[in-house]
Amino acid sequence: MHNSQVPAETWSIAELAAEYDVTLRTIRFYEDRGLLTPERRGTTRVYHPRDRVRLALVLRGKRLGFSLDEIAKIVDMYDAEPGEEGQLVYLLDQITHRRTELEQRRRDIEETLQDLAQVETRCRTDLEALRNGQT
Amino acid sequence: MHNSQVPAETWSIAELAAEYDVTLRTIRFYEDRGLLTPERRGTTRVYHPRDRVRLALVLRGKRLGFSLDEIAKIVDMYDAEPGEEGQLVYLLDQITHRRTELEQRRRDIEETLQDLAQVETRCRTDLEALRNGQT
DNA sequence: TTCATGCTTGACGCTTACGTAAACGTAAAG
DNA sequence: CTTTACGTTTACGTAAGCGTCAAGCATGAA
Repeated sequence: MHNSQVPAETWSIAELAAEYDVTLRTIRFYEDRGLLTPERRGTTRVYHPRDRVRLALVLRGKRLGFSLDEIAKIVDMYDAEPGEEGQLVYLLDQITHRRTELEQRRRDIEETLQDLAQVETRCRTDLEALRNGQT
Repeated sequence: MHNSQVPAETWSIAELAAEYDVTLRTIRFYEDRGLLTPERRGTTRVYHPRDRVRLALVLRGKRLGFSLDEIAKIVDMYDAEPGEEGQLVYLLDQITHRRTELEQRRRDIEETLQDLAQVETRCRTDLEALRNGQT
């Protein structure tokens, strides 16, 4: 049955912090908020691949402007147990909701990028005029 | 010379608040932060099209997770005066910077949408299994 | 005149998301 | 054995982004 000889890598809090460029405080704070649940070896935190993935998801969520509470809900969807029908229906509902939000944000981004392109064009025009106008 | 007979519409603070579904407090706060600069008729605020546009931009920026400080910089780029060369170059720099950020966010969104699609698939599979398994 | 509406300016309160010590434990290195 | 590195908890501080009174002015209708 080839019982997976993957080393099951782990990380210290400092390693994770360095990798994702956040402070220890931040990582501990996320644990406080239930976003991470590292193993304890004595009192020391040991992070498994699962935590690492979740941290990455949290940070991505942050870049998207979600609050930690919202992120918690989203991230928890990722490894939700099969569960009962009600749960699944609720999950599908959540997914629809989040998707709607994300698509709105995507539209916002497209619009902003177009606006920026306009400003840039104007900018370059002005710059041209300036450089032609005065020797 | 057809000197534009556009009514040059204006709005009260309550009208703007209703239109964009924010509170008066929020609008005044944005003014405090220099994002809006309504005319004063007596002590009362009168909002012109420019303010209305800027409010929309601010809210869009918020949806994208920018801080009000960042939003201020972005929005101010939109109606920057031609100015001197240094200014223009700085502006172009800013544009590049913001564009990079936005593109990162767009990637984040794409990834998240794909993740959600996976979760949804799994969800529907589980739901199917459940409905087949027990009568 | 009185009342309701809508506006104004403070000013304190609250939540989020951490920053920043303080004070302590542990384990390897010099 | 002491230093150094790395970890821990507890707890107060803070900046952003408003919410929420309180108290007051102006104006038109009843």
